[in-house]
Amino acid sequence: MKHIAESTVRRLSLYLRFLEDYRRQGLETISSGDLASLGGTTSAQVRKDLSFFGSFGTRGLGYSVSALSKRIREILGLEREWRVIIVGAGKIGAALAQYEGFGYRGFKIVGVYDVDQARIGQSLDGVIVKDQQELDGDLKSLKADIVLIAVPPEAAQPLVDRVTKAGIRGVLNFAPAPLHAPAGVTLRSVDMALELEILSYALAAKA
Amino acid sequence: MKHIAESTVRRLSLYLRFLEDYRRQGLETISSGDLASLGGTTSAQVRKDLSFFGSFGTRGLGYSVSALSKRIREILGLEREWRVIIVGAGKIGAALAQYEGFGYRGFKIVGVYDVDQARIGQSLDGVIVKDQQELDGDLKSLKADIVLIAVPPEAAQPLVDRVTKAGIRGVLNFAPAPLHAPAGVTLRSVDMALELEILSYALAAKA
DNA sequence: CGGCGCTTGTGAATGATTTCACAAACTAAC
DNA sequence: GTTAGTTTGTGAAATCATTCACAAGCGCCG
Repeated sequence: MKHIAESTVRRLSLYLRFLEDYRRQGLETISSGDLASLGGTTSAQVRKDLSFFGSFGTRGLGYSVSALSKRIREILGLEREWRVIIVGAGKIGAALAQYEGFGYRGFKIVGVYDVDQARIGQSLDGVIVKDQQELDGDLKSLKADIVLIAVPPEAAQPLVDRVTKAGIRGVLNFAPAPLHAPAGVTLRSVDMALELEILSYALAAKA
Repeated sequence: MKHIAESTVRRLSLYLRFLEDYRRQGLETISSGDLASLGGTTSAQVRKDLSFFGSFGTRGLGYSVSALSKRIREILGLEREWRVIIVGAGKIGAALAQYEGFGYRGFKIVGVYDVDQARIGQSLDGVIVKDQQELDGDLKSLKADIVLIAVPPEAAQPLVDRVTKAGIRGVLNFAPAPLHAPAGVTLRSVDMALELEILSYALAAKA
């Protein structure tokens, strides 16, 4: 498969949400123009995005909501369950553990870890916070696929090294630190302060 | 000013962090190559990014850490204080209110709002959660610049309409909903489930 | 003060992504 | 069955972003 741009994957994810809205409304077909206006893009963009993976539409009619949903889920790897471990049970870790948005798309939180004795033993939405010393063993025994990093920035890189050594190939980082992972590991970062700074730039540039 | 790509602004933000690290270490100059290796890019990229805003370096030597920090802060609009209001005091809103990463870059949380009586009156890191009915008045009296949206997805778009009507020009949305804002308003979204789905795609594509 | 070594700043080249534009294919209506 | 009206799928064109490559500038050393 040719390399697919991240922007394309991001839009596919969005399209999937619109498709689910449409399904909830009982609609059976959707056109590229509909998807485009919901997502703030153009119909050509939608068709080009989909064309990387095949032809799923019917000319003159549009796309079958259910068939396209299924196909996008397959493409994004959402047909299977992903087992997720959260490291760091502070404010952000706790918020992530209790975030409803994950579960319903097949991301299952199988463990939450911290080094702080005060937090260990607490229950976060049904999952008990465990001692981080147990992390290495649990990564394997719990068959974790993905690790969410919600520890202080200085602890983030050592943690990446540790979990990738244990075989983890997907990491989503919430610590405001630039991290590096070995080849073969996908590491993404969500940096809230950075987003706010980009917003600041936009506001400052307007004024 | 010519239009600057978001990717450039994002990198400038990152450079600023590295510059602050360098300053903490007492180093006075930094080269584009140093900035590049810290940020996982190339020295040409760094120089090109900076060149959009002028020439700040010294050939043969590099950039003055303090001068470049100052200049990037100016560019990003971080020299001034931004007054931020958080709407939604659930898990994510509370985590945002207590996030240390915001304050130290000039983002000041001046209010947190919710509709739930059980949450109103609670203190989050020194800020009392107020009734969302007071939001419209407070947006003006508190001189808010930016609103962070941490409400359920279905409440997000009405909230955008409401705060932009009250004169807010910058919105950072954490609800998993695609939002639209009128021209002149900058709206950015951080969507954690979407990030996980992009990660899922990367993992699924490898297998 | 002259030459060496290093690093910037920037046009030009390349590469990536988006938009355009239109033939082909289908539905629906009569 | 024919026609009118849609909408897809996709090469080609245009735009946008990154990388290359090198002249020019500066510090440092002798």
